[in-house]
Amino acid sequence: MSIIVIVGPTGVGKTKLSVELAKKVNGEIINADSMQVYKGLDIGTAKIKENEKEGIPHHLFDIKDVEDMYTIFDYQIDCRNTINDIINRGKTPILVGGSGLYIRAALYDYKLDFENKKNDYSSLSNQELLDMCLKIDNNCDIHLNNRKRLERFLDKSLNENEIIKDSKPIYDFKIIGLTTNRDNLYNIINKRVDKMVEDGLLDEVKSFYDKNIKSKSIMTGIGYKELYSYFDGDISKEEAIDLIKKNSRHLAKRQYTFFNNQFDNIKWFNTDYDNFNNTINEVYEYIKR
RNA sequence: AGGGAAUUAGUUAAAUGGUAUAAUAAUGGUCUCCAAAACCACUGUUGGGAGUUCGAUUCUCUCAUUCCCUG
Repeated sequence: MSIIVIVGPTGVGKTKLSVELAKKVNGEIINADSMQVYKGLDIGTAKIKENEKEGIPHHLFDIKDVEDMYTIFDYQIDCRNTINDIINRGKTPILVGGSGLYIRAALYDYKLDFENKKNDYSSLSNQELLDMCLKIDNNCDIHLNNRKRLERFLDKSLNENEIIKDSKPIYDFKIIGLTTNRDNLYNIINKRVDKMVEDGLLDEVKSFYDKNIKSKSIMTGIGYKELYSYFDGDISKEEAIDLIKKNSRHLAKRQYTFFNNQFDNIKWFNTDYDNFNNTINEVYEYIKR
């Protein structure tokens, strides 16, 4: 059986589906979430709990400390190694997560560099950077304000890498999108944040805050950066919680955009929350074919 | 019940007798290593009715709703 990929917005129920599916297809689960690779980011990332794994092997969870840097480059290597290993053992890899670019980098022929010469662009304006980009590639369509992308583009060209727009998959895979209507999803997200707070999200974040950890993962992770602002005294607890909800909703929206536009072969399934078995069976029927 | 105030976008606010403005939310999009990131685009509003006026969101009346005070 080919690789199974489960995508969908945050909160929709991918984790649950993945375990049930793994049981049916003799599968092993590979994390495809940029935040769940970190140890200790448990409640805020809605990471699967030990007792929910039901004996299914789970890979690429908790492989890094929060202080560590982990990028799509690392993920591409780790994920491909894991996929190959699982296949060699005659089992089915199931990629599950909401980080679309990570999934694409692993499954398509993205060429990433080990070492990128980092230039210092701080003395240059955005316009100057854009001009340089246009000199390299007249069709460069990066927006003037998107400084990060402009710098990235220049770094890449310094490494004399061809800039590839058309990517081809290097694996056989079936990609399943789990979805529900927008109102319902937002409802779920809002409630889930409240639940995280009940379950001790503040303690989880406080333990990092008290150690004065301000790594990339903490400062970009939704649920973490907002509570840091609260502990700093910049905003109230309620404001922080509302922000977490809002940022989660924004994330969900961007995830849809990415999936819809970067994967052309997703089979979408509407989640049946009243009877989740229906959803499981529907998906199973689809991947059996 | 009497008196007063208020009513502008989903929300919070601004303004003017002459094209109704922001913030935020919502929505759509870009995407080859900060991606839970970064960036872009964009819809929508003067409570209902009547009057004055060339023209009313603004002034007047009325109805509705909300809030405050008195009882």
